[in-house]
Parts: sequence; structure tokens; C-alpha cells
Amino acid sequence: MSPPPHEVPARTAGIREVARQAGVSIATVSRAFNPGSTVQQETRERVLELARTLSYQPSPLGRNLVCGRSDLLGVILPNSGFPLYGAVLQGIEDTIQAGGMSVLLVSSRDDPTVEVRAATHLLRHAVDGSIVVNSRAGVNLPRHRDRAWVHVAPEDPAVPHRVELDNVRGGALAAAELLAGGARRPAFVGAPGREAAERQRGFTDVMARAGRSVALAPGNYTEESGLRAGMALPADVDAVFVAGDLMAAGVLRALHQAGRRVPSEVTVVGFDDSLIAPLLYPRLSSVRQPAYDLGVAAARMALALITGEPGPDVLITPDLVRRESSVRVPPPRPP
Amino acid sequence: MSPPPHEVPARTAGIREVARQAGVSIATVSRAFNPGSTVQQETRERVLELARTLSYQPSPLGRNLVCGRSDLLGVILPNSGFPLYGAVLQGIEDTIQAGGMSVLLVSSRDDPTVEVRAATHLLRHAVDGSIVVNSRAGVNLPRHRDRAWVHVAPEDPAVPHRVELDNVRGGALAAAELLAGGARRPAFVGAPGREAAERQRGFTDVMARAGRSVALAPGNYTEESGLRAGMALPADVDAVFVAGDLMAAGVLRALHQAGRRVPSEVTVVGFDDSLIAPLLYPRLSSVRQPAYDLGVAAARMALALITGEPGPDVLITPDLVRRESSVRVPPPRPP
DNA sequence: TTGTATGCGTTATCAT
DNA sequence: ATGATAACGCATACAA
Repeated sequence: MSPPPHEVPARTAGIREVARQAGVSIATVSRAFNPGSTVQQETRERVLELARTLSYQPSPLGRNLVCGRSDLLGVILPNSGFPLYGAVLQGIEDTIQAGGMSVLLVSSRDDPTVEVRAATHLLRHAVDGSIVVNSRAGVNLPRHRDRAWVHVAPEDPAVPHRVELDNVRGGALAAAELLAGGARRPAFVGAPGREAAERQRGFTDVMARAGRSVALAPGNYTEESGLRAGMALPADVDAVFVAGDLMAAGVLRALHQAGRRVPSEVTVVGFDDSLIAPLLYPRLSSVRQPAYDLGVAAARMALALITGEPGPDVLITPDLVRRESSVRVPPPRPP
Repeated sequence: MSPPPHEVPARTAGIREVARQAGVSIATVSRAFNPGSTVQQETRERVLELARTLSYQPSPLGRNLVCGRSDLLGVILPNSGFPLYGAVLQGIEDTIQAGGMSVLLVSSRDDPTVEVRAATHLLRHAVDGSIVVNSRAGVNLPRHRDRAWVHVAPEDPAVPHRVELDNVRGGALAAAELLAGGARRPAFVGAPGREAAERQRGFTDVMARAGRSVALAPGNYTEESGLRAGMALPADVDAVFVAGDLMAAGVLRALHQAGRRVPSEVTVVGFDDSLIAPLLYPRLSSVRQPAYDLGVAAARMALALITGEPGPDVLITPDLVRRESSVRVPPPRPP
């Protein structure tokens, strides 16, 4: 009978104790736990069985010291409080915990300096690999040639081992959706950075091919900036693509305040399909950024790198989640 | 001149190398890095200076092995993709990283079994302490008497070292707000678990003292359940307190669909003051749950425990963020 | 104040 | 197939 779960023995049985009771050397115990090693089947089973009754498991610390590796995967992200990053993190975690690994987390607050410090910190803790989300420092991050280093949507287009969304395609999807809704005078609400620029390019390219010129308004991913951008929009705009859902919330509010009905007079498409998209009025159509899947893909790539395989970069194709804001039918029941 | 940041030497200088070049023993180098130890001031400075030029820092791995501690703080939470938990995590991280510690993260998916496994995993990694958010397993979690073990809003009311919100007070705040808005026929939309029950108690107690009886509707924290609860509300209800913002979004939608104006006909107060509260129509008044601060408080408590101080439990007093949904004035400009 | 030596829990090398 | 033993990088008791 094992002890009740809330009473963990202060000092768990060590490898020596197991070796002694099993009548073998500690080397054999070690081998019994390492699948690659060569041990007689019977011996291995006996050791493992005994280890189970003594509730012995090899200490990660000792192993790390001699191997120079841990079972840790470093994760650097701007801010775990932001839902999108949280979802990426969850995807990473779900993927690696099956293999007994766990996440060593550091947030960078979008500061390249902090990012570099964080990377150094992780390296010193002998992480087997690391995943960096939205890296600003990019190619300047410290690396070990020996360590897996994966980037999710890095700002720098030059870093290797990347997992990202096809933002250009996302912009194109939004354009197609708005055109299907009869857009004649489209607008784009953007933000700084590579990603928003790519979304804009995909959008304007498709619009240009349809003979539409795009009005532009700057933002910075906040609702407040969306509100301002929405108010600054030319009065004849009849379709808006917004580079982020939070900004889209601001744009919707601005349009309402201006007395312009969505979607009957103006159609709107956001980006990210974040948690808030289905909660807005009207429910917001949005280009879906599968944050969880990005995390899963990044973790898989890191795992592959750790086991020594190359593994190609991943470019995830977005899809569009159609809701009320882009479908030109009678507006959702007015309150 | 230090090497460019992206080229970390594969093998950084070790303690021996520093000792050799400094002309001292490795013990002295070790002492130089440990503030408690007794080294001649001049010697320490010389060693530290040399270490800097060789970019040597003591390896956490070696230190962990001999001390049985790491610089790691374990964190177990249900799901890092949920914004509230993400905010707690960020508060923890910001607090501990000043001391050079970092977060070892495991998610439990609200499963007590996984929680226990996670706790064991953390213990094996020699975390100095752990913070468990919304623990289901509660007092049954494995512990070391030697390790700091802090709970944020545990389901179990018996676990020690807790940091939580005063949910009863939160419910009372909501009641006061709705009463101030002229509530005559209030309702409460609840959810399973201790926290929602406490919010309900605080709410109904104040309402009872004001001579109001409270209509009850069950939910489970999802928007969908809020929508259903909102539709099931008695027709004469004129004020609703909802135990979570996501459910409140559903309640608002249900009220709109039923043609009932918020806040002119019905006032609504949510709970959490999550990111979505200010984005809803009308902007949702909500009892603020300062998730980030909860994380900070928990981290401080863990830090104090680690350094051997007792530290009292923390009960954070919520406040109410008043927005449009609870203020009985003309409804926000109808679209 | 400093050096020597031991041990922390492993894995890896080299015997046997 | 297995055992003895040397690292791994550090902290510390003890000796000097």
C-alpha cells in the first residue's frame, strides 16, 4: 500500500538503496531505466519492480548534471496574460508533457534586452530547447548550436526554425469576404510590425485586382486605437478589415457611435478570431489565428530538433470564421 | 570586448578555470559567489571580476544537486489559455524574476489526478516552492514539509497558505450597486463551486436585508450557459448579478433578444472584470478580480515561505468597476 | 581567511 | 550482461 498522497517521504529512496535491495550495482539500476542500455530483460524487470515498490525514480537533477540536459523546454513570450500567447503556451504544454517534459517560462514584455537575458537564463538552466514567441531580438538571441531553438512568428524574417501564420493569405481571405459582401470602398486598419504589414499586403493586393483602392488608418492593436481609427475613416467606406480583434472592437464602437449600421451599411472583418470576437455586437467575423495549433506545431518542431531531426518550417494557412459582421443581411436584432 | 550575443561559446568557463586563473581554490570561488560565506573582500572582488571577464556564472544544476533546491517556482494552473489564469501567471512571474527565479509551469486541466501528478513532478524537479491555482485536489496534494506550497483560490477551504478574493464581499458589492440602481426584483446567475456559492451568499444576504428575494438561475461560466440562464429569467426581473463575465455576455445577449433594454429596464453586474467587460454592449459593470495582484501576492507569500518566514493568508478585497450596464440612464446610443 | 576533501544522484567508460 | 569508477559543477565540514 502506498502512503496517502499528502505525505511524501522527506527523503525518497535513492539509486543506491534500490541497487542494494536488488542485489545489483547502481550502474545496472541506471541502465534499467534507460531504454537504450543493454540489460538482461529479467534483471531490468526485477529492478523496475523494486523501484516501483520503493517509489524510486531517477532524479532529474543528477541526470541533468551529467548529461548537460534537462527535461525542460524554455518558453519566452511577451506576456502570458494576453490570451493569444496563453493559448500558444497551452498548445506547447499539452504537446510536450506527454513526453515528461515541462515548461520553463520567462516573459519578455516585448523588450529585446529582456529577451536576450531570458535566453541566457534558459541556456544556463540547460533547457533541451526553447520556443520564442514574437521575438524582437530575433537572430541576435544567444544560441547553442546544440540546442533546439524554435521561433513562433518572429519579427525577424531571417531566423530559422519558424512556425507562423500565413498573414498574407489571411489578408487575402478578408478581402475576398468583404468583396463577396459587395465592398466598393474598403479600408484597412493596421498596426506596426511585420505581421500587420503582411496582412495589409494580402488585403490590398486582392482589392487592387478587384479594382478597389484601400483607405488606410493606423492603429496599435488596442481597442482605443481602433476607436480612433474607426472615427477617422472616410465617410464613404463600406467595408473594413482590421488587423486585430481588439482594434476591431473599437472600430465597431466607432461605427455605432457614428450611426453606421454593421453589417448592413458597413461590413467588418477582424483578425485573430480571439475570444472576444463572438461576444461583440454584432458578432465579429475574423481571420482565425489558431494560436493553440501554433503552439503545438512549435513544440513538435522543438521535439524533432531535440531528437536530431531537421524538420521543415511551418506556415499555417488561416481560415475565416464568418459571423454577423461581414454578412450583409438585416442587422442583428437591434436592442 | 564580449562576443556578439548570438555566439555563445559552446562550453563556458567552469569554476576550475576561474579558480586556476585567480590563483585560488574552487572553494574560494564558490564562496565569492555566496554572500553568506566568509571571504576576504579583496579576494572576492578579484574572483568576481575575473569571473565577469570569463563570463562565468555558477551553474544552477550543480548548485541544485548539492543543495536540493533549484531557483525554480512551480506553478500549477488549470489552463494557461484562460486570460484570468494567464494574468495570475504574469503576476507571479514578474514578482519572482527579480530574484533570479523562474517558473516551472504545469497545467492541470481542472483534473485532480493530473494535479497530483503535476505536484509530484515539480517536487522531483526540486522546486523551491509551488503555487497552485484553483486547486481541486486541495489538501490531498503531495507536499514536502520543507517546500513552500501556496494556494490561490483553492476549492478546499482547509488548505493553508492561501491567497484569495473575498467573494462574499464581491457579491455584496454587486447587490449594493444594483440596489442603488433601483433593483426591486433581482436575480443571480450562478455556477458550480465554492467561489460562486460565496458570491451568491454575499449577494442574497444584502438583498435580503433590503427586503428583496433573489431569483436564481444556474450556469457554468460559459457564454452559452449565460444565454440560457438569461432566457430562463422571470420576466419581471429588473437586475441581474452574474457570477462570471463570460456568462454575463450571454445574459446580455439573451436580454437583447428578449427586447429588454440594458440598463434602462434591466441592470446587470458581472464578476471578474475580465478583458471582455469593457468590450460588451453595453459596457459591463463588474466586480473586479485583480488576477495579476493575486499572482503577485501568491508569489510574495511563496518567497516569504522559502526564506523561512510564516506570512499570513491573504484575502483581497474586491472593488466594483462601474460601467454602463448598471447605471440607469438612457441606454448607450442604439446602433 | 583559505585550501582539501567529500558528497549530491546520475550516466558513461572501461573492465570483466 | 554487469560491476567498479570517474566525471558532471557545485557547496560545505573540517583542517590548516
